[in-house]
Order: sequence, then C-alpha cells, then structure tokens
Amino acid sequence: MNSALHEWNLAPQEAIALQKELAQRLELTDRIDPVTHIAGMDIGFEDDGDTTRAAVVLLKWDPATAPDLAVVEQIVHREPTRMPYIPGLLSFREIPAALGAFKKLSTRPELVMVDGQGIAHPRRLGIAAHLGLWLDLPTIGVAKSRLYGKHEEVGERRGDWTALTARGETIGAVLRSREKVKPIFVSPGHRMSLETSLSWVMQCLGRTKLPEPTRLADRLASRRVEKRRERATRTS
DNA sequence: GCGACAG
DNA sequence: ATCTTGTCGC
Repeated sequence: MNSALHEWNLAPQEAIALQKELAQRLELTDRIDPVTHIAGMDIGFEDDGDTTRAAVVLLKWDPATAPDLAVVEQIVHREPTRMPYIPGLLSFREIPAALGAFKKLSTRPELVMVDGQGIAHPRRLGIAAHLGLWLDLPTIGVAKSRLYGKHEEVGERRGDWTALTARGETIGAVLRSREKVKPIFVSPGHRMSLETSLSWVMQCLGRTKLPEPTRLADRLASRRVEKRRERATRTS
C-alpha cells in the first residue's frame, strides 16, 4: 500500500492535505467481486474516551433470506485512543482501531458497510471512503446524521430518498429507511456507485432504521448492551 | 466574520 | 461517542 496511507499522527492541516490527495484515488464506479460476505463496522469508546473499541460483524450474504443474514464472526478490538474528535477528520481517529479489528477477521468480506460518511464529506473522504482505500474493498458509508451537503425534504415512506448534493454534485442520498424515523445518510465509499450503494443498503434493511451490517456493528461497538447486563446482574 | 459540524 | 430512567407510541 502507499506510504502516504500509513500516516496517522498528523496535524490537522496535514491530515486535510492528505485527504485531498487520497480522495483522488477513489473509484466511484462498481468494482465488486461476487458477494458472499458483508461486514459491518463501527467504533465505540471506553474509559471515558481513553480506549477506542472497534467492532466488526461478518455476515453471510444470502439473497434468499435477506435481510435476515447469518452472523459468521464478531470481532471487538481495543486500542488507546490517539486523537480527539474533529469534524471532518473522524477517520484519523477511528481507522487505526478499525484496521486492528479487520486483521483479526478470518474471512475477508467482498463488501463493507461503515457507520459514518463515504464521499459525503467536505473533501470527499469520509471514514468509509478512507477505509475502503486501506482495505482495497468496496465500502458504503451509512451515517445517522449529516456532515456535509444539502438536500430537500425526504418522502415519509420507507424507501423514499433524495439526493444529497454539494457544489452541484450528488455526493450521497438521504434515505427514509424506516417510517416516522429520521432518515439515514448513504454515500459510496470506494469501488462503488451511489446507485449500487443504495441497492445494497436497502437489501440489508429489516424493519429497523439501520441496515443489518451497521446495526449489528453498532450494537457490538456500543457499551449500552453490556451495561444493561451489568445492572441486571448486580440487581439480581 | 458567523455558524455548522459523521462519531 | 458517552453519561443515564423512565416513558410515550406502534
């Protein structure tokens, strides 16, 4: 891989310059191998933010049962947190730990859904795009809120979506993944078109707001679940 | 110069 | 992201 990609501990200005350079290497057309496994990735924090916790969930892709997908593997990888959250520079804070989790995965997926933006980013390099370059895999960004770009109101029916645009370009989609719930922001990361990104997200959508890969990774990365269990154990 | 601002 | 109980609604 390129040496420039190995840079992590950068000053904000240097990181911004690197993003502009890396964004030019993104492939926004489909280059995807036949999909047999889809991975979902998300990051959580522990120790009041001192520890970064990366979660990757590997699902078996089966169009016959989708969106019900079998969980093949679950990885939780911890590392000391290396930098604070800075809007626009999220990937420099979270990707190192994410890579550690992917290294522990026994099977390499053909597609990855990431909690965060793809190219719907000021410099077209959200965490999903950045991770896609690192893994050299097709990635899709599935964010729960907007970082960049503007859009019209989204229809209220499940499946309705509107373009997310910036500087006259379409950089993603605002998707009503579930009725009566805030829409999600879908954007291609690497080796993917927006149309294909939306197709995969919708195929992985159950009755929930988030597609299965991201929903499960979210649950694994968050401490909410285990905290609940701790309380239940103490009280019993 | 004044806001906005993934997780 | 995280701290946190109950509570309103399908």
